[in-house]
Amino acid sequence: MSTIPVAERRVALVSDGSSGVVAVEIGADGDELSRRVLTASELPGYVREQEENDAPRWIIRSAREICPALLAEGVRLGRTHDLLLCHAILRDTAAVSRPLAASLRWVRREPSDEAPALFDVEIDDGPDDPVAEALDQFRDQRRVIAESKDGRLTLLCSAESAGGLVAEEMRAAGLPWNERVHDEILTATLGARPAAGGLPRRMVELGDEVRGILGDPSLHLDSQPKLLRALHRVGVHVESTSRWELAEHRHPVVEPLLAYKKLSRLLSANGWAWLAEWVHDGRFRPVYIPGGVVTGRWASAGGGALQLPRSLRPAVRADDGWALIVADVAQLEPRMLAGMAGDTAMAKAAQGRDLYAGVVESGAVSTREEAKYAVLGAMYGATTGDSGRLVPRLRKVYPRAMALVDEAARTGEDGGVVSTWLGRSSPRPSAEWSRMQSRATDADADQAEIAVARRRARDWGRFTRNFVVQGTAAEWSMIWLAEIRHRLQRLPEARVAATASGPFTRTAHLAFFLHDEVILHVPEEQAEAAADAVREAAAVATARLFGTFPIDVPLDLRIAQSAEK
DNA sequence: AGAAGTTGCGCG
DNA sequence: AAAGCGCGCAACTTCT
Repeated sequence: MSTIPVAERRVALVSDGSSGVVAVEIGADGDELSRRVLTASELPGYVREQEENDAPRWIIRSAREICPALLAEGVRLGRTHDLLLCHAILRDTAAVSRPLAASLRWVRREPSDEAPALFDVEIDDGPDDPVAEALDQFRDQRRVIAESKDGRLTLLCSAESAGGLVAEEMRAAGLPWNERVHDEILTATLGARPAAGGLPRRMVELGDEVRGILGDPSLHLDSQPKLLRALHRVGVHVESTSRWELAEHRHPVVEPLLAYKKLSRLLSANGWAWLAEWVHDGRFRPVYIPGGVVTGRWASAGGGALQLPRSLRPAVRADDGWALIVADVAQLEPRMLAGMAGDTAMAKAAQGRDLYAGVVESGAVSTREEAKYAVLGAMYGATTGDSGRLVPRLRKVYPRAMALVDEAARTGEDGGVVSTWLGRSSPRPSAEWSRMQSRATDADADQAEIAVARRRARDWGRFTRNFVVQGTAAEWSMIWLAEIRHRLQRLPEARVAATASGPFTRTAHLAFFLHDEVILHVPEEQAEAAADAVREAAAVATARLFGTFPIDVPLDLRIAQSAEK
């Protein structure tokens, strides 16, 4: 585990409540050594100078607040401690005996968040002394971090803070997106782009075909209740209109209806309207929300950045003279599980590119598909169906790994808190959940009450079971991102400028991140060096988490002009 | 009329 | 081949 260098210099950047920023030198004990008041226009130059000088760690409230203005001037922060992101981790962590006191003033509030509630008066009132408040919070956070064993919270907080920077930088850079290719895919799939208000030709044809078969020429296919009734009338007795249920029926309406739904989805989620709203100057710029999921995964707001359909990946294209590095980890979560549990048998199965092939070799199951369902079932808590049936076989072959997730599930069912490898802890179940559980143990509880409580307990157990694995995978990914970013900063300037203006016109940069996958946009002549950086970063992430424990985390990596697979 | 809930499907 | 985890979003229906 890494530790903060003793000599690390720290500078807090605190908004003074208007447009200025106070830069505060912080001593070893978190005390104020000196301060300097900067106007908004002085800040970028000051930061650049400090970065070139000795690159301090910047104590900031949030990358979200401070980075856009700096990036607009082409200035990047090297290392930070992000008080909002770290507050979320430290106030809930079970890794120390006394976690951080929760404070509404250090909770991230999205611009879209509703304003009302009684607290707002308190929240919106600026503090008497924003500098003192920020330094107090930093000292409190440092105290908690210092208490964790092996420096785990140190690593988690620095990785999380780096993630905050990466999110802002990726938004500033954007994902190179070829609007012409996107348009061609839409036209080839949906038919010619309609005049305002209409549906594309292929959808009109399929819709007419479906309405003809259902014998209702005016049927509105996008209304689930109406469609359901029409299906029942022709003898297709489904309970929902979902794809998997429809696919079980052999009726002439099924094929065109499924085709229509597929096209309808593409049009409404990523059609021409999406293109016009989200892609500008050849870049898709989503809003990333680091730590937006309780497990530590990122969320996104707007643009559906985390749901881009694979069919549109050809539209992700490097600029002329530039290349993409597209890299992802196969089966990251079970690899993390093997590492956490120290399960050498599972780690052996994880050697090489395909963990599922290794599971088959171990003799636990006989086909790769079975291995996949068994492993996913183990991490998600499947109890029924083929997946649930296969899970017990894994218990025999990988008892340590299975004990770890089974224990996490049991803790959750009992209302307890579980933690990731680095110490992010699961939320406590709701008061309503706890009331339900205790009522179920009352002498006069009825059978229905008990059954519902039991089911809710198992639901929560599946959540905590998955939390430890998904959350640790998120930690690996955050270190990976941070290490990639760190290495890219050492590459020289590009010979050919990228087409979009901005802070990364001549700089290799991260352009996209999705749980266990990254896309880099890099000058062509640096493609190999950037690919090496991605590989080295993965190796470092694995070693930071699991030291010398022999767990493989191999990458599928390619250098290409487009992200097409 | 607008908020809130539901359905279905895209991603890992 | 299963129906187990985590999300965001659009379009719809139902509630107020």
